[in-house]
Amino acid sequence: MTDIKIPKATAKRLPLYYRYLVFLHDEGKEKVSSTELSEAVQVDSASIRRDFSYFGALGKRGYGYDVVNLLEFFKKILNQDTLTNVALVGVGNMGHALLNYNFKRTNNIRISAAFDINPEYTDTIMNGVPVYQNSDMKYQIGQQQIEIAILAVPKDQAQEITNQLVDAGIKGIMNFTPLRVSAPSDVRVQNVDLATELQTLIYFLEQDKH
Amino acid sequence: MTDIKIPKATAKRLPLYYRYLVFLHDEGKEKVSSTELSEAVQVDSASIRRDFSYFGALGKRGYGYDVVNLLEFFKKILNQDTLTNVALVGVGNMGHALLNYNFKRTNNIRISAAFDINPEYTDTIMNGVPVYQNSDMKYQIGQQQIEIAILAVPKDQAQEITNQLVDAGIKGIMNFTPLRVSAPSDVRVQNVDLATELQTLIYFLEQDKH
DNA sequence: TCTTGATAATGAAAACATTCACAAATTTGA
DNA sequence: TCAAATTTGTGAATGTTTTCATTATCAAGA
Repeated sequence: MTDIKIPKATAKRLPLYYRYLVFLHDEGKEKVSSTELSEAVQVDSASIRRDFSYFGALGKRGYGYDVVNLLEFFKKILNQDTLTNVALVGVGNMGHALLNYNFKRTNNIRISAAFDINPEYTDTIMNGVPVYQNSDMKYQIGQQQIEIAILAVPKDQAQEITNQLVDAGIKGIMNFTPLRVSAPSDVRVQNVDLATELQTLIYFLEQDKH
Repeated sequence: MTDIKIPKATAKRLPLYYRYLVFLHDEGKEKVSSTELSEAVQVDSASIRRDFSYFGALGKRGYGYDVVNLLEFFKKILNQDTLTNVALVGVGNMGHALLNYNFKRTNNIRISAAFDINPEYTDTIMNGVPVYQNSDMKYQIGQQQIEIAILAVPKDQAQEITNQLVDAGIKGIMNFTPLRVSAPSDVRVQNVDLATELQTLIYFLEQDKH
């Protein structure tokens, strides 16, 4: 596939572009300019062109980008042509919210297995997703060849569960706990730290006042 | 207060440092070195020293940083000495999860008002937080002098509600919807885009394979 | 077929962020 | 008391990302 060196900052914006392209396509739009895209996704238009340019020229000067073209292209880059199954560990409040989050619609991602220790939840189906006991983790993840897990357990279980996930063969973890879990270097951990985000927002706001 | 120019990247790490300092303090630790901190928050130790240095010399050579000192300092910088009230709009799945999220414990942040359109939820108390009708938004936010709101509504209401929030005097929005809402430049919007995060993780994972 | 306005591509510069590496200060232990 | 060990603070180097500014190309209308 694309073995060109893509800057990390660019890679993080790709899904954003993709989502808006899907929207444009649904609207029946045929072409789009970097300026227009810029307004919608709130990224500088020059950055957008630069980002796109890493993949080779996709647009036409004086015309813009062809929506369908771009969409097809991004679909491949982002593996959107195949459904990605992910696991969810912890179906408490946050986990439950994530089960209801529609990843599939625009992103072709599906939570295909959930795990919990609470017997009140386990061995049931929540939102169409089977909830297994934690002890089934290794087996299910192996069976379903899942590589990505969402970690939504209380923080005192975070490291322990992470170890189990790694042992089960998980290669990417989206970590919703406030703990920075440690994992082998070939396992990618993406932290989603809500309290920190809020705190940062408050900090910037305070700065803005001066 | 601190009118020094702090790099954005540094600012984003401050809450992280703060949280670990609280933990250390609870543990009764008196001093901490940049190396030790580095392991816990997973930030390069040189970066930590650099970050701290923007605030002036806070540590002692050959000794490390005094936990209580540092904690007091960060508490002020991050406004942790006063309770910050925030509003939550939308008490559906995600909103509900956020109501249960304990921001107060380590961050001195409290959701003090929630809003929704669903009469099933409004005029009740959820998790100790009063849920008002959207029409009460301006009044309540004004009364309680709330400056920050968490936006957790379906995406087709996102822009509309954002406008109302801005009108009510909100200055910072943590946006959980996948839509990039637009707001005046004096209103800060922080996007928490779960599908994008997951998608990015998948992308990087795919890259790692080659 | 010209001309004009729109718009992508891109080299170069600037801004921003991280990392290295070491002197200076301090602690520790003998 | 002194030498060894520790650890900060920071100049300089390096790396990354954004922004600027120019050029090349295209569509469409006269």
